Amino acid sequence: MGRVSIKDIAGKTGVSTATVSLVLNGKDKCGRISEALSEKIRETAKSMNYKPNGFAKALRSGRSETIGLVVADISNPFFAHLAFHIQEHADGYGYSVIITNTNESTEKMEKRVAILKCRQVDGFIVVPTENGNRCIEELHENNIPVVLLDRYFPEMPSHYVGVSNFHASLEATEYLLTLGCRKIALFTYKTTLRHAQERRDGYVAALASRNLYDSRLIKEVNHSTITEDINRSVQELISGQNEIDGIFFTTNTISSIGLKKLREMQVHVPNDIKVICFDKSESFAFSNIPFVQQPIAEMGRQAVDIIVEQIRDRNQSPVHVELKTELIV
Amino acid sequence: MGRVSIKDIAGKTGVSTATVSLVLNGKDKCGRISEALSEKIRETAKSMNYKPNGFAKALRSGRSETIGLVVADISNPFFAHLAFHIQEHADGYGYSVIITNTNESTEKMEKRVAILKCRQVDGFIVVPTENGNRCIEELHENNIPVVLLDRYFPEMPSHYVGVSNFHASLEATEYLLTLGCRKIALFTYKTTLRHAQERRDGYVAALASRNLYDSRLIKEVNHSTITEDINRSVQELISGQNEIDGIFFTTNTISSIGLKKLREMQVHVPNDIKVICFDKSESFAFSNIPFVQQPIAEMGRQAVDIIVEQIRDRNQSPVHVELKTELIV
DNA sequence: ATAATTTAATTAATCGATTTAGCAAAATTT
DNA sequence: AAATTTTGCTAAATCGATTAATTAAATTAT
Repeated sequence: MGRVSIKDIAGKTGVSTATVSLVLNGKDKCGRISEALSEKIRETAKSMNYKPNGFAKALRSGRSETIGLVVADISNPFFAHLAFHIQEHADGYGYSVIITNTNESTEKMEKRVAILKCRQVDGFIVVPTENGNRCIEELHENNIPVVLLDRYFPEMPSHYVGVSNFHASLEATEYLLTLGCRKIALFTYKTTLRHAQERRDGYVAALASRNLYDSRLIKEVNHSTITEDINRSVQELISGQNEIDGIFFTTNTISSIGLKKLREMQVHVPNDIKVICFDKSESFAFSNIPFVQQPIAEMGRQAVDIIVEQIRDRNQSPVHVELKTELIV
Repeated sequence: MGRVSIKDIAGKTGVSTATVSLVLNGKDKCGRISEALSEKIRETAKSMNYKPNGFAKALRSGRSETIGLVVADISNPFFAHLAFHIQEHADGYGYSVIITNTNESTEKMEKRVAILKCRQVDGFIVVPTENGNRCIEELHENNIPVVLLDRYFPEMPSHYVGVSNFHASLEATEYLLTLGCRKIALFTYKTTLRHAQERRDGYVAALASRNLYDSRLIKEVNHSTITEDINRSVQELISGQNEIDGIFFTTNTISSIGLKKLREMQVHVPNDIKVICFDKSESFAFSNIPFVQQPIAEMGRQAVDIIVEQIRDRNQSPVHVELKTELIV
């Protein structure tokens, strides 16, 4: 009734478990098992519907063939797609992926990473939270392979896959400028995470070079009060005397909320105001809003490639992959 | 350098591994270990930063404290949210969740389930594909706990959590009728999956009772050619002589594509045509389109509760949970 | 015919934790 | 004082698979 083990096969075939293991792992040639016996064992294994016990294997080998994926929010389409591609690609290497959420909470991230450590994942792909560096450092200290994804900590050497945020942001802002915008607001998270700062810097660079930079047009929102923050800031900007003519939303979540608020206020995009966003969002299926497209599939693929490489051979010097984005107008 | 094992603690404390295990599992009382020794062991364990090896535990106990979640597409927000809630709730029970995709392919579903079986997940939560019944039956035969989610196979008794599709659909269609619609089209998948049929049946029932049923207004789309199918059918319906005044899109994916096509054709919702959808979608953040809201968090919670219950005590008679939806207008 | 080599399979240790049965020593009862 | 019970701890088997070391048999070489 219970699972079929290698012992059952050995019993039925009248050989030792070692022989069965050798054959079933294709090591019968160097273990020199006769072809006839090999065939017989393979057949009984199949007929008994033998499935190797992953834990026994993992316990023995110390490798779980599992990658831990730690993301900020699996219900965010950007991360969901990323997770999808990571899983698909990991599959090709024979790796399973355990996905886990942090909700942008460092505390939760630490807890989840600890759990995955107990489960002996072979490596981590992590979209770190703000202040998550300590947690990542610990993984480094334990010599556990990690790849950071989407975000990174500049002061800490680490494998990383992301996009050229500064350039993407510069390009996006310049696009609004070419449309004739002169007073462009920026919506971004209030965070020390470098990727967010890069996006801000790109925006600043584009405006500053034309003497259009105005710090009052930068709106920082908190993750925990995101909707209220955005609604308030949009309200302020639109009804204030600032007369803005463009907005750059730097993430898909911010875009969704911001666009909804604009609509509620009867501000029409792009007639009344031009908008550009980082990441696509379903919320502008209708308005053909231009956006910065990240190569999600490629990001996932590279992250998996790097982590698998790491697992096979640790202690390689940190790889820093910065992929190009595309401006979709 | 390597992991700290129970043996290391035993060595350092000068006791046997049995004692350490007993203490660390809180069985020191019935194993009758002296309080002083217990304390000493707990301290060294902490100071050595001991983390139990999950595989050894799982191998010994036969339980992995892991639930396999098999969904059709993690990048679909409906499933992503479901996955999110399942994970959150499973966490409370100390279970990890391995999420895996099937892309609506039965073949892939079988492969993924097989992989998870090897990893000895304690139970499965599955959003099955069409023709996935054979795969589920096999799990039943192996006496592995399963809960079907969102979809089920009526001929096969099984634990299941879903919504009252027929009633939701009836209600949605009737809502369009109260808005004055008389020629309402239905967009649904061409599938034998019962939940889809229930949605169709609800629509049919609402119209048939008013003698408004017209089979030509039912548009079935294939999963693999969904965009073309929807675009073609929308085109046909709008430009044809059928003069439809309402559309019911029965899933969020179908809604997104259909609404986009309508917009491209310059058909305005709800002025030119009324629309109602199953599930919310970002794509109608702007148009306030009415929709059938499923209790996603509750679905996830119930699925976890049932599977955990099952793992603890198999062979309970199948629980069939049908949750209520809410019409959001 | 004997020694050396090759082939074919097995034994037993191991991974890390759990758990049952059982041994001594101490405490209690008779 | 002897018998019994309780207390405190350990030895060893076990989960399922892998693998180095070893043995036994068959083959080839001398």
